[in-house]
Amino acid sequence: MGLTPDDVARLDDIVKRKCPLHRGEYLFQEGEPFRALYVVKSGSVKSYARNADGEVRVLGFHLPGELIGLDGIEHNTHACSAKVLETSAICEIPYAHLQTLSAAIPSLQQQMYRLLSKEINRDNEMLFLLTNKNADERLATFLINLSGRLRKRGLCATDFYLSMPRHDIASYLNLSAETVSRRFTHFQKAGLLDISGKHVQRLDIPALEGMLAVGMTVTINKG
Amino acid sequence: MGLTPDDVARLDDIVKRKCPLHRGEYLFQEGEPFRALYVVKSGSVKSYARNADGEVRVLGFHLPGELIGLDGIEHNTHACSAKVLETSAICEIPYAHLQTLSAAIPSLQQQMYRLLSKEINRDNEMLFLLTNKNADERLATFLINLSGRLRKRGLCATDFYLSMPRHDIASYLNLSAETVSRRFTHFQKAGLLDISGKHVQRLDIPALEGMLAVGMTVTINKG
DNA sequence: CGCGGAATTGATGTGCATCAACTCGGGTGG
DNA sequence: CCACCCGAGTTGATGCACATCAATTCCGCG
Repeated sequence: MGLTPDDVARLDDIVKRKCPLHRGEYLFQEGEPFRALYVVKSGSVKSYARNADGEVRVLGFHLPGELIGLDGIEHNTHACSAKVLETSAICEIPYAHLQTLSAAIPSLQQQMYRLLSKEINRDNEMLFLLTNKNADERLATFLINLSGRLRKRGLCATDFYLSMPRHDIASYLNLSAETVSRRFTHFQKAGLLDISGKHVQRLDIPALEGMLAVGMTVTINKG
Repeated sequence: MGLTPDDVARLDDIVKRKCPLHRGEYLFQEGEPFRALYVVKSGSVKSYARNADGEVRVLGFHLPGELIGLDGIEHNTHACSAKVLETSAICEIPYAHLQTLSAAIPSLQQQMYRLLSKEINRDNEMLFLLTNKNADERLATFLINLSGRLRKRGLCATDFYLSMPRHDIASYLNLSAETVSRRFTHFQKAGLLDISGKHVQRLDIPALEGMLAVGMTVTINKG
């Protein structure tokens, strides 16, 4: 990414390894002062926010290699909570140090801008998924996306463990837990996967992608 | 924001004023190489993206003082299009210059991080609005938000002109144009505003805010 | 082995999309 | 200056995808 080995070493110096966190423990909670960004080294994390009524919205699931906490920069306060879903190893990157370092290393600054922009684009895609796709398409997209991220990390893309409960998947996809359950069994009957509790096996990615294929709906729509 | 007068002058040096753009003209289009960010000086702009099927989603409306184009940083390509809704004055900030300058001026870098983070938080709020609120609440939120942004710029918060067609409001709020129309007339009958075409008058902000008041629904929901 | 939350499965309800018809308004040309 | 025209907006009727409510059943854990 344009960082020299020396740059990497300097970045590495400011990163703190936290001792392993267990299911239910927090990286941070909504409203706490923002001090650091976090990177998942192993395990998985969910982030979520709640509105004035106390309703919870799962905003994302974070796998190894992914960065958490960028939303805290705006107000120096965490805008969401991050809770580990299973025993996880986490690294902490103190934000003050990162700021200093990124001012000194142009390519690190550039990388930070890119990561922030990526988060914006991810959010826009999510918005699109939740507002323009039906339950089957949302669930299929979720599975394909998860599968792809696991593969990138060298893990099996077709057989994996869902560390989050149905309720969280439902919240993330803006569906009811019942609908998620129903669509999973529907996928199973259609031979798209074998699911048993939290275990997914024999995920048929091409078939799932086929579900998302450009509908024959030729919508002409001028901007 | 921590910028010295000298810093401001240096930032000002890199900003280019574009000659006024007219309704329907583009600041940039999806897929074009990313070269600059844009600030609205007067008028209004909409940004939108379209998916593989060609469906259009309005992502935002931009009023004077607001920054456009941050989504282009990730891939050096604009991820959405920006089109002016009425004759508008726009400033262009070449990104390469901004990068150099922000590396040299720590408070500018900090400001950039904040702006990017703000965009992430705005997206998350939007996600929440579109997935957890009904048509009336979405429209009320839209009006309150618009009103507040106009007030900030010294304009009238209760009487204003909607530069975007119903169809765009509908797309932005993930409703059909018919529903937007129906809810507007509903608001009118309820005495929340007078609307005639694109003209909004006598907007009753406290009443609209009342609609959004924490529902008596005491939802206890553990994260 | 038995408890309690998670997950599944079924029955019913509803908010908004969609389809369809009509009206309004403002821009243009005669 | 007015008549026409066409897209934008409104209004009404119908349908449906998913939420919600309500039972079970499953499964992890003490």
